[in-house]
Amino acid sequence: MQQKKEASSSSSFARDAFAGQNTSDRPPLVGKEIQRLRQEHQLTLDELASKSGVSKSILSQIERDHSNPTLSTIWRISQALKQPLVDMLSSGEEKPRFEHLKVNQTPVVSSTDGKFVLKILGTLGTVSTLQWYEFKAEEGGILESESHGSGSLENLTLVSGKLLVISGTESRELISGETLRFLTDSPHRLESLGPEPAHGFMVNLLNSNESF
Amino acid sequence: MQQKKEASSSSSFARDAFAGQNTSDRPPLVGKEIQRLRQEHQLTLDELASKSGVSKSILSQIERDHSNPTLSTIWRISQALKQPLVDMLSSGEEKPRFEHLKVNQTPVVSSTDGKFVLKILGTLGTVSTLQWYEFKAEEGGILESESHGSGSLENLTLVSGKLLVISGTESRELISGETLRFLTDSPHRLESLGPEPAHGFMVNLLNSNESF
DNA sequence: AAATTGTGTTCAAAATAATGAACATAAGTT
DNA sequence: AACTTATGTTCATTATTTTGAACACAATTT
Repeated sequence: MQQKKEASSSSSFARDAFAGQNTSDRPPLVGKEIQRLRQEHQLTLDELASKSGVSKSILSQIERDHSNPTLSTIWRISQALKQPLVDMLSSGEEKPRFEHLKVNQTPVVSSTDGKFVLKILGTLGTVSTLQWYEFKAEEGGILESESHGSGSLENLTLVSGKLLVISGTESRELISGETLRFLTDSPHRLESLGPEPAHGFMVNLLNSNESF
Repeated sequence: MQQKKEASSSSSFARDAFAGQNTSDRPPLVGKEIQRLRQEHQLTLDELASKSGVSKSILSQIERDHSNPTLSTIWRISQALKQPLVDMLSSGEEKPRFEHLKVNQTPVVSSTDGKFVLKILGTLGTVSTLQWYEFKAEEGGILESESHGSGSLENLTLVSGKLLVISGTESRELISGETLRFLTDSPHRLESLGPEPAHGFMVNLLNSNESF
């Protein structure tokens, strides 16, 4: 999908660039916010330009939402204004109270034989310091994992079924209702022992420097 | 006329584009994170391209941090991956540090009428920055909670049953398999709508600066 | 093995973001 | 008023992103 070239590029961005998107959902318009911050700091375009290394002309356009800035440009501006980049981008966005993930929107990972199914429910910290899952596994279903790195911890609660957990050289058998937490700084493996399907939850902490 | 093609200046972006900036602080490199999310969703570059409207070739380059994406590009990608734009960008920034992990004794809390049962599966952080639970509630079971403080997020996944969630003045109805993330900076309430018992899993982040 | 399919990477061309200089406008000075 | 000064906008040009097609490679199928 291609945007039509405008005779003059003057005002193409703000109105047309995202035509075809939901009007309610558009990329954040940072212009207002940047202008507000600049004025709050009592800076002129020239001053902000030299502080940030971004040219005055593009600053002017960005403030009026006539340009679609590059990541590095926004970042340099945010640095000059001592504003966390993230705050700058979220300022325009109204933040919803709820985020509702329908069934089919939950990312799912399954073992090759399809017997072990892992639903990724959420993550915290984009470096993946925390993730949580729901899993279901028929008898014989196996989930093999590599090491999650030193200091990683897995917290597993079994709701129903029977599960064999092997981490490093040790192993444990879990029955319904039990919780196990173990280090995952080495390859590990979960196996549903059946006969009824194993079902449970898992919270993984990556690189936490924690111990039991 | 472009004399500097990507082939000849193969690594121009990653090294040179931000030369002159603090070496310790550079714009977030979103490549790794985007790739992680794409693979988590089990999408190929082609699929993500058509979902997001961003060409496959630029996706490939962005994932390898060979391009400096435009705000609208990052935004379209974040939409397709159902990932809050802000989270995607904060990957380079400082990650939350967790401190002490307390012994887990799986205490159980129930509502006065005993219809809503909450099992505390784990807690992390001295100030209780993270807690996770399993809950079961018969029809009519209600859990009322005070505000958990500003910036608090509740992540609730319903395994079975029907659940009404009210936070502040808004409410949502969840059916089995769905996940809801919501702010808990004001009093909120969960109610099992039945007829079958509600069963699910909850992860609470206190004072996280995450937003949607 | 050959052909096909699936996936990611590179290429030339097109679109557009970024730059520096010129321009416009307003406010203050002489 | 005429002259500066300060600030933001527009212009022509350059630098980069983005695109679609072609390519390379691996895995699967015939």
